[in-house]
Amino acid sequence: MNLPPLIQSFVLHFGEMGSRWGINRTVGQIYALLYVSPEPLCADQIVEGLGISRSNVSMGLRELQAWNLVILRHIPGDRRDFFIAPDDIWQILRTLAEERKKREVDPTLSVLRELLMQQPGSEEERYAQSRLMEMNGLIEQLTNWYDDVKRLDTERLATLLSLGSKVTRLLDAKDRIVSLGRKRRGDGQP
Amino acid sequence: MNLPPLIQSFVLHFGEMGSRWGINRTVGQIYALLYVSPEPLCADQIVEGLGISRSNVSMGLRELQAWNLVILRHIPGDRRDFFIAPDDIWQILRTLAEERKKREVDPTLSVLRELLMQQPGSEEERYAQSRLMEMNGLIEQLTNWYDDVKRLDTERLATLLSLGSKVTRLLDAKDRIVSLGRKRRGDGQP
DNA sequence: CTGAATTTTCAGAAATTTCTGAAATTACGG
DNA sequence: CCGTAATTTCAGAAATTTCTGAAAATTCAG
Repeated sequence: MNLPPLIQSFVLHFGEMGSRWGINRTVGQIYALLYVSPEPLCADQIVEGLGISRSNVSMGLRELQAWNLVILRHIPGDRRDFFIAPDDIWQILRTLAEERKKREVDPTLSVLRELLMQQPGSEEERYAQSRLMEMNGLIEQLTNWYDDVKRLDTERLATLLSLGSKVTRLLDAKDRIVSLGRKRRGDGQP
Repeated sequence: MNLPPLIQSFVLHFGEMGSRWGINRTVGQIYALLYVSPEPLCADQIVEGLGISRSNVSMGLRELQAWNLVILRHIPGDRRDFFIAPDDIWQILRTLAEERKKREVDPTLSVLRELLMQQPGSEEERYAQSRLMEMNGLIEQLTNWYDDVKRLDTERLATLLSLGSKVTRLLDAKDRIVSLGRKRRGDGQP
């Protein structure tokens, strides 16, 4: 590996984390390298930088393209393929969320729905289905929230993040006002 | 494997997904089995159900305990260890979020902070640091949001989820009112 | 077209992870 | 304490994943 020390540390870390993130070491390293690179890199520059085989780089780039984390970029007058990691960090976040949902959540949601359609054949299965229903319900709440929130433009998304739990304070205030109104009118419980 | 068909399908699916979720097949299967089981199970019942070795079950249960996804439960008059998957689905969500953050995010955050402390030794490193700063900033925004939201009780959390992007509509409304006020007073831009 | 540059494919090697069975350790009723 | 039931450990087997080098395929300038 032939990189400036700071960049090398970052690349090695991404490589080590790769397996926890559902990608492999090489793929993590290639992404890290492209992420901190100011200009597009071609495969041979990646081979050079990381000290891995050309074919491995080819496969890694293909996987990163499948994840939409890296895009092909041509340089005029050069036959080689160059690659960049898109630089808008919020867009990267969206891409990661989308791809991880696709790989880690959607298949389970579809299995849960399928299993919930079946007629239970025993008391055990009936109980299991009730548990699957709880899981399905939660995942649906989460994915509905996600589908809604992902449509926000970045500014609003950032606002929503910085707001955090404060949102519910507004709601609490509203609830108090509503319940106060009821109390005065004398309907419903305290 | 010796399980009712519906439960077997669920267990096999969790096993297959395991690798995408950062656990292995057996661990996924053990969890799935406990999740749909109405009473605690002991190791031998899991061996029986899944058709894997006793030692593998032992290691799988240990990993699930490390994840706080499974807890040890004793049955009076029985020397064996029994296990359950806690049944509150919202608590499971919290546990998963916490453990995944610990494994998948915190180490990177700590590496980023460390690398950002270093004095860049070249223009390349200077640029790389600027990119690491962007990444660090985003992760901090996300983890701050998470640290805030995770303290909410379940009811409020569910409310916040069902609200989704509507939150920002309230804010937009507020902004419009504020800017209207400014307009009337004649300070600031439209 | 031709042929050199470039990329991709893929069989098998290398590395890593998972799993097992046997042995060691621990826990506990009597 | 003793003896047995239960659990854990761990070396190495099995399975899986990752990586490489050689060959095939593709691309494109001339």
